[in-house]
Amino acid sequence: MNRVTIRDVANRAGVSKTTVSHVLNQTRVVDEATREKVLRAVEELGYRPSQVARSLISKRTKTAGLLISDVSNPFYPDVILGVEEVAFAEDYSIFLCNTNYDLERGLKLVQSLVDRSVDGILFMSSSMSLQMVREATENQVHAVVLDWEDSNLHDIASTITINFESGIQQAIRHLVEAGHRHIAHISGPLNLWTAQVRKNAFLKALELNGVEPQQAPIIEGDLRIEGGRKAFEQLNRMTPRPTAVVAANDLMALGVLWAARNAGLDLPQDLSVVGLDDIDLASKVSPSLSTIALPRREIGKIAMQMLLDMIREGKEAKRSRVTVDTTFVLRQSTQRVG
Amino acid sequence: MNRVTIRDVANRAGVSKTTVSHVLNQTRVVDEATREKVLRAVEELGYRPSQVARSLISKRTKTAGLLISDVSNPFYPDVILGVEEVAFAEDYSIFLCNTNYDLERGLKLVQSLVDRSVDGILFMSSSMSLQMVREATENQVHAVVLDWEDSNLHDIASTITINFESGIQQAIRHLVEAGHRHIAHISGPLNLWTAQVRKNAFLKALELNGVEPQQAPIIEGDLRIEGGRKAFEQLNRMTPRPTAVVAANDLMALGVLWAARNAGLDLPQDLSVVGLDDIDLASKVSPSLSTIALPRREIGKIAMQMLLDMIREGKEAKRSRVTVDTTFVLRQSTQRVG
DNA sequence: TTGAAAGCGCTAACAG
DNA sequence: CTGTTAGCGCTTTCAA
Repeated sequence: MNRVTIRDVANRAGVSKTTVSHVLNQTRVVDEATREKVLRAVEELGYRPSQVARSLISKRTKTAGLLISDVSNPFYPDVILGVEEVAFAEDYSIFLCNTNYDLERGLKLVQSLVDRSVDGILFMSSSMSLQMVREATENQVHAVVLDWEDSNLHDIASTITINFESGIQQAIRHLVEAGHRHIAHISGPLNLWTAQVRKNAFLKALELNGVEPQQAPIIEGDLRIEGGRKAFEQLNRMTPRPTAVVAANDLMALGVLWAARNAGLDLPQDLSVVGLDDIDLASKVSPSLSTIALPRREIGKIAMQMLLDMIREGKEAKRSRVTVDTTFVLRQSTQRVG
Repeated sequence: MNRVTIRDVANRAGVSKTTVSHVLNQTRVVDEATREKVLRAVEELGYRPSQVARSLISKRTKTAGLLISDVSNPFYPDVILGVEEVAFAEDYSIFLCNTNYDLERGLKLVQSLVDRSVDGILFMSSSMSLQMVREATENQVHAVVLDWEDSNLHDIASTITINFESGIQQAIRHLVEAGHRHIAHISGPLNLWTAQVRKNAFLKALELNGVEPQQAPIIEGDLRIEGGRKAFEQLNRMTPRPTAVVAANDLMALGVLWAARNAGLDLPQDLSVVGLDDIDLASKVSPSLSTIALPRREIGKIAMQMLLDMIREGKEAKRSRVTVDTTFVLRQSTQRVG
């Protein structure tokens, strides 16, 4: 009733462990007759090679860690599916880890991944530190980092940069062409790198479209629906009230949408709302949400692919950089001003 | 630049590997002076014991698989967080696997988990087969199964049963007391066990509350928003149109809600809607969604705890059964008839 | 075309 | 209180 080992197979087939190993890995020519004996024994005993034993020798575990902020953030599921799609095809398994936006917890998670000798880690949490990445790379664990920068990062990790400027500029241009001049931004927590990036892209886009950035209200939100609601309260007290708002993610945009409707506003006439992420829900609510889309599933696939590339190249793998663009998606929550 | 092993530490500290091992695992008394020498060497070299090597001996990997249908189904994220919460506390790492509702893929995923010698697997995909569970348990991998039954299951796995009857009966009683007599059900795909269970609980609840179950319209949906929309189309063509509908999950309930509003119905006056799951969104939309809540995070915690218990007990672990109740949550999407 | 033996990094008898 | 030795289950020289 104990685990069937390569030894059992060898005995049953009347050959050496070496031969069994070679048959299974097709790593040298074996007489057809013995080959079949071995395969039969494998079949009869239901033998499954131990990946653990294999890993001890090969220094590869065919596992990777995926570090995210929080699965319940709807940004992540599609990314995860993308990662899994390519991982599955290469027989890689994925350890999912939620940092809960906690740097210290993130570091612990990375350490436990390193201890388990994962072949690589995908850093996709928005709470990041260079220390976390170092913890991995200094222990021969490859790293791919999404949407975070540090001057010392590129020496040790591959990176995926999200070009928020493209989509945000399209959105702002659209709004400005529709007559909007009072455009507000609801940002994420400004201690997060990605929140800063989005805010700056917003301000730059205003400038490029001839709107004074200094005038633009910036409200800090929590990236959740509730944050959008609260932000609307503030917007609603402003005089004049902005005619359009670009939120740092879709959840907050929906919060604004719903709070505005509850406050008796007529949408989108009284307020144009733009989200960011293009979560599933964005197209399903009514009015449907205009938003800045990022190719989440694609990001997951690219990230895992980059990681596999690094793993294949081994120790001296070169770090690569990829940028993915964002795109404005016009739906019903935006309209010509007035 | 190679991996630091226990050997390096032993050399540096001028002791044997055994002593290093014992110091690190606190598995026998060691002279304070040598202990410190060892710890200093560990520190200086940045030594991290290889879990892989450990696992080869201990037959434990401190890893578990979590098999779900699809992360983008909002039922799962909270469950995952629950699982991770207790896993993290015990230094377990979780392999996340999406079956995509595909039995064959599910089986492959289980096999790869078994090959990686996970200590256990949490079966939470709604597409299940006994074969999948057997694949695990026959290879000494413990199994906990959520919301699925099979006559041969209890001999090999622990189970968590969701008592849908409690919550659904509360919901139906509420509707009936509010005067509803034409109550429809939008089920999930009826090839799924859990869809059958919910449907049967619905019919039984009608009966218990004096409503003829044969009359009740049952529409099969896809568990997604779109399925709710389509179901509403059908409901809307019925004469008389049902005054209330209980959906098998919140997404479809929201689909009904939004489709009904788009069709010009006044909600909840013209149609009462009840969901199931109590996803985050349910309380955030307006009208907010009355729903049948299940303690998702708790389910995740319980499941992982059950698994850990089995792992601790080892080979002859007894299988346990747990049932969790559901509860009706009254919000704004239901109202007295007429 | 095949096997014996060494060893991956660690733990655990068994001795001293 | 500490070290020697024999493995865990596999791969891989090296030799036949």
